Amino acid sequence: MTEKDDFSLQDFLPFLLNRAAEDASLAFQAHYKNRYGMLRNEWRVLFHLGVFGQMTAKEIGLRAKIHKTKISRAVAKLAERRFVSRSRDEKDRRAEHLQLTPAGEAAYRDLRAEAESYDAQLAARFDPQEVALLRRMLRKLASIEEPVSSAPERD
Amino acid sequence: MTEKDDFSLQDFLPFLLNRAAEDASLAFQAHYKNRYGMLRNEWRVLFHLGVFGQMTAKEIGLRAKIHKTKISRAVAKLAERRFVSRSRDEKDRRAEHLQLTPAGEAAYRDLRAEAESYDAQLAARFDPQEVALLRRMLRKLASIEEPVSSAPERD
DNA sequence: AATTAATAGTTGTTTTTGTAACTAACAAGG
DNA sequence: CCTTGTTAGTTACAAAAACAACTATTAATT
Repeated sequence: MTEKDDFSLQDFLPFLLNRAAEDASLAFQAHYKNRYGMLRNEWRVLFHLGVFGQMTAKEIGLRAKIHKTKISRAVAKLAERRFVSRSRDEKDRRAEHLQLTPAGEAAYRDLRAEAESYDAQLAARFDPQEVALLRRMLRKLASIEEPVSSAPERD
Repeated sequence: MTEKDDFSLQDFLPFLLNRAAEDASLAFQAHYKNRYGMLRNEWRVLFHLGVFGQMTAKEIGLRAKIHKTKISRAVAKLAERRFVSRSRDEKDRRAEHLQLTPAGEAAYRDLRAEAESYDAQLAARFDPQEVALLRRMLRKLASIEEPVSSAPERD
């Protein structure tokens, strides 16, 4: 029993990250699921379109690291519910430009507000500079580049 | 476009946590999957039994916050592969005591070593005190109580 | 004791996911 | 052009997860 008790399951970063992610997502997940019948990937796609405006499935995939299959299905659902409209690119007729409909925008705004307040709630459990460090570390672990301080570049 | 661009998807803690968790788990996940054909829940059950010794499905569920259904199926697989043995509690014949077999112990030791080195690899990307803070914050987010400094209490 | 409730664990059924194969459109080399 | 290769996106099938209903056993209530 006294082999190597200094490293337990609960120190293991992937385990901790998964557990924390599950717990932290629970309430918000319930919100977009109950309110809009959305799955995680649908919410993510919606959010990307809300933040970045019109873009293709490919671009969303690159930004969010979501596989094209998932995006395809998420977009299909969102389009079915009239949250997203699609239009073929006339230069390259393989590509499809995706864009939120007014209903999609409304859902985005609602979910975004919810996300912000939920995020604030989580953050409030720690010191501000601790939270800043946490975000920075998580970004690094997720290979997300640091946001350039002010201007968010358009694409 | 200039509504509220100060809060992006990539600042949202649940999103960041999920992304970081996915990325951080990837390599390790591949390891136990390829090497032992294990799923995430199977690995978690194995690890709990390895760390805490004999326990019931119920107890694992409480510690790991895994639903009994998942544990039941994970245990079934592990038992099938002779990593876990089961024995009825004679006082309460509903309960089943689970325990690693020698093969299970061997797998546990291998995976644990792998976990430790993988954890170290992740941790090496940051300052030690940053990592300590990260673990503390993740534990708090996951509602895992801090380990009491020295003696890990037996059950 | 007999009835009802609660608990440990399992099983069945429906959703979701993951992987890979597919279609359609474009691009490049000969 | 015409074969070969790439890319955007979809679809089909198999694996896995979620949720609810179920069995067996124990506990509680009358």
